[in-house]
Amino acid sequence: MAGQSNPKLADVARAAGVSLATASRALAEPDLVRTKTRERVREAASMLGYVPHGAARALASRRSRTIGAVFPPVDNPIFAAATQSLGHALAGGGYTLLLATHEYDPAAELVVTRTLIERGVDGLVLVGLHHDPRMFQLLRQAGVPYEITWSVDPSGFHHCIGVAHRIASVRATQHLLELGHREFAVLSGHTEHNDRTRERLAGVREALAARSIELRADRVMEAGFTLPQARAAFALLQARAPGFTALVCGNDVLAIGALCECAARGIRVPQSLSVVGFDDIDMAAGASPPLTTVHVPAAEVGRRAAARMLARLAGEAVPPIEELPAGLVVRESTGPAPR
Amino acid sequence: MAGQSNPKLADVARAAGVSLATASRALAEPDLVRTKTRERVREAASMLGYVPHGAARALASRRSRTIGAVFPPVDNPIFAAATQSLGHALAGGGYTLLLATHEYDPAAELVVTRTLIERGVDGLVLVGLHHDPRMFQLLRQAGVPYEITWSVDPSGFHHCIGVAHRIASVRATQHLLELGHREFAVLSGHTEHNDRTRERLAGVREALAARSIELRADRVMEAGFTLPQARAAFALLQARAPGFTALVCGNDVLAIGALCECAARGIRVPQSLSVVGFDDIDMAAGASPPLTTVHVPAAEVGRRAAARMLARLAGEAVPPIEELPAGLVVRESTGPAPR
DNA sequence: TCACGGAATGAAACCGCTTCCAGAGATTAT
DNA sequence: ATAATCTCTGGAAGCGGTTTCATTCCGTGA
Repeated sequence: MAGQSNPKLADVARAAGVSLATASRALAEPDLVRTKTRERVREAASMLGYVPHGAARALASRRSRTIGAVFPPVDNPIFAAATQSLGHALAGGGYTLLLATHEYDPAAELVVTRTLIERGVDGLVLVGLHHDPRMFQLLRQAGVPYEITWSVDPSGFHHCIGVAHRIASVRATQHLLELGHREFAVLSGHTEHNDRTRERLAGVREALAARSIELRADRVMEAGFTLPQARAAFALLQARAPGFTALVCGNDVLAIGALCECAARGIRVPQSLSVVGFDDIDMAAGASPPLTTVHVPAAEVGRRAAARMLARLAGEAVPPIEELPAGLVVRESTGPAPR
Repeated sequence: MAGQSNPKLADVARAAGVSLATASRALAEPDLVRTKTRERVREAASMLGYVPHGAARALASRRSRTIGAVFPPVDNPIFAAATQSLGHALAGGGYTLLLATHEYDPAAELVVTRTLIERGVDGLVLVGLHHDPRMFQLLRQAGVPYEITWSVDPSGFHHCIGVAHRIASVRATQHLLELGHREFAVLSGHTEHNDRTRERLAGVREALAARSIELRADRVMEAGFTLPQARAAFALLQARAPGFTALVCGNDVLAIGALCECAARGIRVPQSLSVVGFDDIDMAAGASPPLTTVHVPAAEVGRRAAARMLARLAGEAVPPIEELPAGLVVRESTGPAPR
């Protein structure tokens, strides 16, 4: 619609009185060109309002300066924080973030990942270890480097930056045990396609088993990561198997949902029920009562993932696995077991 | 690293025994090719594990099937929700989201926008009406269609999808007036580069002015959109100009921060102080007490922005401005003025 | 002053795909 | 059976850069 097309590098070269090759070098690799020439080219470029053509550049140079991220819904605060820091850090390194999300569905994940690869991403940031097997086949075939976030693969087969979910979960459960609790319930995220959720649940079981405490099957409830779903699931738990004094939640959204439902039902926290969350999202400290939870450095995960990817793309050696600390933050939603 | 390079379309064409042109058409415009030929090409493609080369395709076709979004930090729940729905809806239309963020800094915004344009986005989604003037110049020169979200430009000069911040803010303030409040304070977001914030503040002033009520300068406080900053700002407000019975907040994060600080200081809400927020983020309903706020359909804004952009790219006519309803949701953080 | 070597530059070959244009085949009308 | 009309297909020209390779410059040391 807008008159003549945009100026191309050839136009800049002509205006500067140099060849196409020199113009390209002046802009991309300034050291290869004499100072005076470089200046002339730059001036011509800004004069003409030249904007490099990314696709052409990507085609010729075989790199797009673009990193793909395949995330679960980014409206989950924990992923929102990571997305934010990831994108920011990437931008600092001259890369742009191509974002794709899926609703915890491996098939959908495969599709969007494929799309990202078609778009020519130079690297990929994934979440967790649970993926369709064809994902890894695709990644290998495409030769795209990737970083797995949140989880850490002990085998060291994948590059990972994450936390030890199970250990942190054990720790949180122990905290409750130390407070004298014996009747536990778990409000877990869906475990089917989510290794973090599984590990967290396994951590609870592990800590309880160490004290020979049983976790009744009807005291474990799975729910989606939204407040309404969490509230409904907690209500069901109460209806189905009341009597627990400690509730371990798969993440803070679930925990806050439970807290809301407690407030609505007049269940006093922590006097009648202790609740622990996982993630330490912003709202956890402001919840009522302030939530005891496991702090997961989400923004830091995003930043580190970006840094690791940039380093790898720059040819630097990066340790395959990096584990960030995830410590328990005791606030006011946990207290001694009643009676 | 991985052996020979990936198969290209020419390989597929050869394997299928057709020309490059036919192979291209078979994959991109199936109708132009005889059924049998199409099948052969498709088979050859999947046989070879062919993955189209996005940059080459973009270069040749002059479209990248990529949409850029320039957002404030997406860890703000309201933008997280919009980012999520935007990306999801775009993916449904075969487009991928290139995400860039800035810290409410017009200069930074200009830079990332330029980068996005270089990457060849087919369209751009922006937030709000306040931008560096060079932004629009850049957009026009590049000929990239864009949608402005959240705000609506009454002049109809830009394509917009948003809500009427000022009117909603007036409504929220009237609610407080109807409850008998006369002593107001405002906890606003930074107004310098943010038209939504300004409009919301203006709405409060407008509603008060209509009743000849003054909003004291020392009762207006600006803060960043994080819980800690909100708490600190509220504390300052209390120290500097106590005595207000109604607090209007620029958004829910600020409001929840204020609520937290109230809880910490033993200020009873709504008995001693009424608080209203803006946005109706997930946590608003679960806050303590549940927050009275203005519901802004963030996810819907993202979805509609995607739909509008896709329609425009498909050549369909789209009304330049679209305003979504933003109604007041009365919960429990507001009550009659004390005494 | 002249040969020599590194630095700067230019010509041209791609990168992988889309699309215009024309020709070949198939189909229908006469 | 033949001409006229479509439908498919193939050849080839780009799209806008990067990069290899050869060439031209220029400053030096003898």
